[in-house]
Amino acid sequence: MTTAGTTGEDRLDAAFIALADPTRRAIVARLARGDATVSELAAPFAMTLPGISKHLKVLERCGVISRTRHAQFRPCHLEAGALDAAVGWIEESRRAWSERFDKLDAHLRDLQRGPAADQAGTAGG
Amino acid sequence: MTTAGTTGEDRLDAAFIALADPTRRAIVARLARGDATVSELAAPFAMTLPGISKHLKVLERCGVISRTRHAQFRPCHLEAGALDAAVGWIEESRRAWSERFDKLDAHLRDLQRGPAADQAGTAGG
DNA sequence: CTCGTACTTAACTTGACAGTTAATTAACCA
DNA sequence: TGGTTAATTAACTGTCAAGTTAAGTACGAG
Repeated sequence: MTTAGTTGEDRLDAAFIALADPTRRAIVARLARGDATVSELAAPFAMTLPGISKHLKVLERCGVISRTRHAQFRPCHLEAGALDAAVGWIEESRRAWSERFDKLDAHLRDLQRGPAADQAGTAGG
Repeated sequence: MTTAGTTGEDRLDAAFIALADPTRRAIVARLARGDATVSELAAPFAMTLPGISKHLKVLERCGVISRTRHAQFRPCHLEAGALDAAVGWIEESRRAWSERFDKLDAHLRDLQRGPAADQAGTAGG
């Protein structure tokens, strides 16, 4: 089913890559509590301003945050919706995963009732 | 409050990094439908076997998959629980995010009722 | 014990990214 | 007009991850 995955792959890529970095995750977590300027975001992270600026660009490019202008300040705003895709993907995988166990469970129950001419071979590929 | 985030950071890192790669995500999706051998996993991915092997190692190291031995086959098994942390983290961020808007909402309602001696100063850092 | 299959390890190339310092833009203040 | 603060861009470096080929390991079949 690789064909089904083509749509929105880039978006998922971006979302997960954005969250794969601990600094960016911390930024997102902080932003979840309220908007903040670049300097405010940089303060707790033993990192230079340009470093933070780059991370913000990554987050902005994949739609996780948006930025406006307020005098010389550039407050960052979290766009939580961008993370929906990431959660959705994982949830979908888990759904399929548990569904599989539901089937296995039913199968095992079936075997217990009447272990006829069936065999638990490898899942048919 | 960066100190609060120290615990389990590595684990989250690993989970998100694992999912940040489209090939690995495809492997996880396939594994969600049932266990598979390395060759079976490699087949649809225009990539050499060692390449897949590396990806599997990444997934294994962060607990997303586990591997057993069956003759010369090495069937891979998805451990869905490892993704819980990733989902949990995002959900937590979203919770804080929406909570913030609930507060803002209440504040605005408050202002409409009696805009007395209170002023909407900048949000406290 | 030799051969084929399934997979891993080793060694290497390539490319992207995190982080730095230095210079630049943009807005406010005097 | 010049100076300060806020933030970005530019240029560079070190590191790490992804992918390759080639060789090695482990197991079963004959």
